[in-house]
Amino acid sequence: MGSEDICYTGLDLGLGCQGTLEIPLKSDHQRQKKPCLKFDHFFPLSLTPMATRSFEPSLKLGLSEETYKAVTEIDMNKAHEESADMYRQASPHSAVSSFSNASVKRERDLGSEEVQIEIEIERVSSRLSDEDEEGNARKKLRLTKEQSTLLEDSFKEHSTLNPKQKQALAKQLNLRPRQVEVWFQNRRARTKLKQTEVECEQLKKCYETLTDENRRLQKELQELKALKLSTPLYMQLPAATLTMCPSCERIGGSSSKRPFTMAPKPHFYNPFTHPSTAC
DNA sequence: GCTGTCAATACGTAGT
DNA sequence: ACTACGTATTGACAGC
Repeated sequence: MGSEDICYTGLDLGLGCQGTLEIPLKSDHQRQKKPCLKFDHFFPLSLTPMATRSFEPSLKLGLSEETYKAVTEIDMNKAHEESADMYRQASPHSAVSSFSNASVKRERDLGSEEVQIEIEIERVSSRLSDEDEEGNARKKLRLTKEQSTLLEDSFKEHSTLNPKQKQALAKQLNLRPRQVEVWFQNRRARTKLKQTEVECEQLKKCYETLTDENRRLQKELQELKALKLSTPLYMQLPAATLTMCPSCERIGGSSSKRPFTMAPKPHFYNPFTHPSTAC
């Protein structure tokens, strides 16, 4: 949807944008969050009750994917080793490579290096055991910083993936192809949402500007009408014929035979093609 | 693939 | 310092 399509508003004296441009940008449930659980521990898998809705049918799907099987078999064995590797590879500024930067800060606060390694190990382990052998206790994983970075880089290159690319990326990231696919879906959706928010803001500004301008023009019209009524005809020419349209800054011709002409001919105003005046 | 939604997780902050 | 609460982010899913 191009902005020109959205914001075509003929600016004339009849302009009356009565609608509101307000759109719901966040779903309701997000505003009505119930109090979340405390997570002062990092082992919620063992403490959190099984998720209710989302995980029922999907778990078997996840388990049926051969990639995941392979990864699980291999990685359950090397989980500890791998997480230790990740930790070793990390730079001093990203000592804990998973979760967000904020959680890195949080973990720094938590204390010793040993504790942080434990946390990382536990994370990798719990990530790999997100689905148990019955496939019914999956905890939401958090991608590591490296995984997120790679996904982001990949998204910059192409926002959709063909099956080959998906497989390759999944392998590279040590994730299931389905996870990569879902990540891209979410990423596209959220990029679009952000763009919509930006456009919405522009439209709101545009609407406000046009409303102001309309108000001004209405006022000017009233003044001119009043002037016309109260002034003898012979006094109306030629001075009163010179007036400027504020939207286009064209002068209604003083040579025109019609007094109070705002512009030589009607013209339409598109705020996206004339952003400097209205928006 | 897109959209709407749920739910886990993380963080900030006010109150104690 | 600890806790409770509100809110933002994000992985995952269902339905289309």
